[in-house]
Amino acid sequence: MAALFLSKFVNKVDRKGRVSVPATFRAALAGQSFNGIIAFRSFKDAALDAGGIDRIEEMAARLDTLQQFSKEYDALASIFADAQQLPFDGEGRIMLPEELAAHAGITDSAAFVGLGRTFQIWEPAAHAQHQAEMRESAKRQGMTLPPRMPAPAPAPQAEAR
Amino acid sequence: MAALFLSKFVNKVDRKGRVSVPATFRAALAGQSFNGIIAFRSFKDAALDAGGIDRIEEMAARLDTLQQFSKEYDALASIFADAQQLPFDGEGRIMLPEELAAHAGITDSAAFVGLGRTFQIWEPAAHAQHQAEMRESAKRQGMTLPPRMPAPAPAPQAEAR
DNA sequence: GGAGGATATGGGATATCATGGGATAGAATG
DNA sequence: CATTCTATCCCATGATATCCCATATCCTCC
Repeated sequence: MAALFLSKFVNKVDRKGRVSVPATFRAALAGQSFNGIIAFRSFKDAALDAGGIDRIEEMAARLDTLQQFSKEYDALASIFADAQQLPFDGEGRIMLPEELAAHAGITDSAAFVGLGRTFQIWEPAAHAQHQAEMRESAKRQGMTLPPRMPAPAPAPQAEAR
Repeated sequence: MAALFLSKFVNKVDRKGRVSVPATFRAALAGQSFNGIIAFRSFKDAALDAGGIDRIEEMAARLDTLQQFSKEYDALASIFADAQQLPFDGEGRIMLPEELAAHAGITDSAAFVGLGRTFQIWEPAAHAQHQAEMRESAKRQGMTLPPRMPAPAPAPQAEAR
């Protein structure tokens, strides 16, 4: 069962570069084969995209279905190069690599933002602004979500005889 | 369980031609029948393709599924001719053969680039450029990732009789 | 409002990792 | 057989990641 990340938490980054991962996120990741998180520089946002090892394992499984040496294979494989495996210490903290902190503009605190199956890590002020922008955009464009299950098949037409 | 390689590390190559393989890559290769890496000259990039012995053995098994004497067979088989078995020393280093270093343009440092099931070894500046080109290409083509699961199939239309 | 438990924060000691050098054994060459 | 070259093995060091422990803060319950 895939992890589920909700809510937003802001935690301090200490002078050693350590930051606590929120307890509920750690609980959501319990039982995975790697005790920690996987984080990437977001392609779209000045933030980090993060999740559990299960997503990486699932991407590796997808690699196995592609022709090795194809363009598709290389494109998916390159994602692994950008992924960083950050183990939890005994207190549930991670060491935030300098290059990830720099990408997100994180200095002394970090916002952990649950996005359902994954989460993001932001500099808190940058996230507040992003959130305001997202809300504005949702108001303009509306919002949809695919249905939970397919609609039932239409009943067969009764024929006149 | 197949090895998994993530992230990118840049390590020094010393005057004896030794370079440390990153500790996480060595950990990923632990337990394999050969204590070291297999590396061969990439035929697409100015880099080395590398992995563990298990990966090479599994590629050999896939070779068996190809038509012998076909072009595909010959291309893959040639990889085995080019592959070099590089054992770890006591400190987790390999000796980088001059011809492999030359192919990748590696002189005094090497970038180990995790690609999931395998990894590549690059000259660091060449890799930075390659990465920029990959990013550019992904932007042009509007890179997406397939959804994690297929949308439910539409229910079949009941036929009038 | 206070107590207790859970979580986050902070500091120090230790182990690991990457780097560097030298000795030795084995291979190659004359 | 001797010499040279080089791969392998062994050891040391500095930086830093990891581990361990203590304390502060926050939240919940009585």
